Amino acid sequence: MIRDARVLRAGFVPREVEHRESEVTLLSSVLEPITNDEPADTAIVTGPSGTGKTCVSKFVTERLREEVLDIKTTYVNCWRNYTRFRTLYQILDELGTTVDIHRQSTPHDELIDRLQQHDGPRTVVILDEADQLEDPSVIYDLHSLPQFGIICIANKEEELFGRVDDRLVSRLRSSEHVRMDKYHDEQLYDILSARAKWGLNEDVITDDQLYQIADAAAGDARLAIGILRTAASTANRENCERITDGILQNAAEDARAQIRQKSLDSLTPHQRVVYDIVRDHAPVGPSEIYDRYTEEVDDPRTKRTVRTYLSKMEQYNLLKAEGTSRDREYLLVDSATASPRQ
DNA sequence: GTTCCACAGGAAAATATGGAGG
DNA sequence: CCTCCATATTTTCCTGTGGAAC
Repeated sequence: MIRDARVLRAGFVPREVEHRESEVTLLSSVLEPITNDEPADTAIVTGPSGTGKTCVSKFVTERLREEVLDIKTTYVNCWRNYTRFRTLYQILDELGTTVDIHRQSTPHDELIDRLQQHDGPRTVVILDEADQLEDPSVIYDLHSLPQFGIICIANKEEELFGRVDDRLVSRLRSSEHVRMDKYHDEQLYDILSARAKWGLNEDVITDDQLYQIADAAAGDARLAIGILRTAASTANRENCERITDGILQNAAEDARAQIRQKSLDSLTPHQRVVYDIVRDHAPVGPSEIYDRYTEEVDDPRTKRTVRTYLSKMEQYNLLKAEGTSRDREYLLVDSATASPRQ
């Protein structure tokens, strides 16, 4: 059934990247100077989730390493390492020079000094989810160190530029910018098809089913591969030789349910009360929601705040609103047809 | 038509929260 | 442990919209 599970895992970097040739070429050319021991420009990679930003970045740096031996790559997930300290620490750690650095006793500039003195092989630093950095000036600090090439990955350009000071913006604006768009269904099909070919035995899944996954994933390759992985492991567990339409249906729903659960977990207690009211009484109008809400909690927020809650949950695709004015009603999004938010 | 009222959602002020540094 | 600062959340105030009653 499953030939190679690694191929289906999130974060796997394939031997060939599908439909991102021009992006790969552009990113390679930006980093090219580093192969001649010259300072490379900073590259900015932006695009919605599941468009291959991380994948292309890792692919390009790995290929660089195959061509030129003495190049290192460090990958930092800025969402997990969101402070300046943790980001720099992570880089030093991967370079293997973190001895005797402690949170309390080590001044922050010490970390930059150490990076500055780093005279090992040229290094490409991938800053994934760079828009999550609480202090984006760390990009500026790294930018000024000639021995490091930087790839900044972010969802939206504005969110990255919005918070950094002007001198950095002007320097980043001149750097090369790689934009990635959502995949089309045919492109997703090609990606899935390649993964299925390497990861699964023959005839486990039909082309038609791959198209169904592509359709359900709405341009998000990570979600698409997640659905394929879930379907394959379910079929494996149930000793099926092929992935049935039923298994596929469930896998797609599981993937959506996981996204839904993640959204639900991010709600505050007050927001959760509002959600439960809509779930239990839908379809329901705004004033009834607010009346029930004030009954339910001891220190209710104002109507305006509840309206913000409702529109936030609408954005998260947990609820939908019908009608525009006095006839407005809120109800749950039908989970069978819900598409992940973007 | 006109008026009324519930409603949506923007802007800005006020307030709560969390984290760094003393 | 406390203070101060930055950020996020909430409230206040507001404008515009459209259905319903008159």
